[in-house]
Amino acid sequence: MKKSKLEAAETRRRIVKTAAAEFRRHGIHDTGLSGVMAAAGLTHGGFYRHFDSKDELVAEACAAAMEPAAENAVASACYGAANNSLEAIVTSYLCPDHRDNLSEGCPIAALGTELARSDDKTRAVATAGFLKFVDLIAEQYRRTKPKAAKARALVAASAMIGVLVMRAIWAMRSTISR
Amino acid sequence: MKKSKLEAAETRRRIVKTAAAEFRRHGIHDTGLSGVMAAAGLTHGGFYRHFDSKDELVAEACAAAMEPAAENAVASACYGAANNSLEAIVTSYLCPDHRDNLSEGCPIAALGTELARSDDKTRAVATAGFLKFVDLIAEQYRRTKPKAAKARALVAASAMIGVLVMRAIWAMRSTISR
DNA sequence: TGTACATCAGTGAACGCGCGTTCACTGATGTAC
DNA sequence: TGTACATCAGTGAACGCGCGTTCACTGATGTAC
Repeated sequence: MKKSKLEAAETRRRIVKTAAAEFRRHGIHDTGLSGVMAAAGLTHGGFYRHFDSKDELVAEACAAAMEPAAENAVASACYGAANNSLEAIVTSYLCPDHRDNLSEGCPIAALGTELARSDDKTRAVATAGFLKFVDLIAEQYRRTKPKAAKARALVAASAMIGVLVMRAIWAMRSTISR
Repeated sequence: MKKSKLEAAETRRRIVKTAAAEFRRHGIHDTGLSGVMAAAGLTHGGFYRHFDSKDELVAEACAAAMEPAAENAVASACYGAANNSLEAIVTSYLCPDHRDNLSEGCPIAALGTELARSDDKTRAVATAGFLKFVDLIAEQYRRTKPKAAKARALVAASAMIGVLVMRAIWAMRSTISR
């Protein structure tokens, strides 16, 4: 039952999207390819018509997950008033929804140390996404010199990720001040 | 070849210590019990004379790894001059040695998202260690009200962990300013 | 103190299981004439 | 435009492998008399 090229491309996209969610929800290791394929409405056998290996899927899923996360941050910055756009980004990133729904959120917060042990491609994708996020934050420090702004943004981005990782380890009810 | 109670206790301690290092080096999932036992100079069969399950070992290894990490932070605080003990903690935590040698460092930075998917016991141990670390940092804000100090310390601790996780994803050469 | 026996730390083979991956097969798609 | 055939997306069974866990066994330890 061969499918048309269009359908096949759509299937591939669906697998990546499904994987991106499953990986973030259950972790890379605890997510089997059979599970991903089933969640995408397919049987596991067809996987290798689209990908060379699980690692390849991991890298693509990571990239796919990074995009909406970045877009969300940009949207928050735009939505926030001119002089508190940084606050808007932080509020959005640390909102309870993000904590409770990691499968749709930042892949670095959801997969951090697992990504650290993934292959070069995946780590490069994750790092690129992170640096994009850092740049976006750096832009919000309008009254700071670029170099200092970037340094601060690096710390701010890392802090946000760190908070989310800790929250995932134990949902803490403490209020995080800025 | 039964061993004396003293020897058995020593063996158990050795397994936990070995596991703590192996888990941090390769991740929990990628570290098999056979590997841990072999690294501890034993065969895998004897594992269940000491532990009920791998999960139990994970929790104990996490606890065992947390202690020296906390001690190290206290030592740094004491070593630093009275008014920059916080800086001493941060410098020590973020030093290149820690980044390059995660197997001897902070288990939360080394295992973060894997701990988040571990069982209740392990997550409780990790959270307790983290909160101890937060308290230690809060004590350094000597001119700040306790509540605000704790809030700041939470962010500071999370930030340090976040930085280390990101460094692990890709060893970044950028200088992190404080 | 010496002897007989139960205990149990450690060994190494074996278990079932789920994983990533492969493969023969099906049949609609797309192409060549 | 119609026909014949190669392609290849998707199926479902099967592969080998390493994992966590179990088990029969060994023999030194520790205890009861």
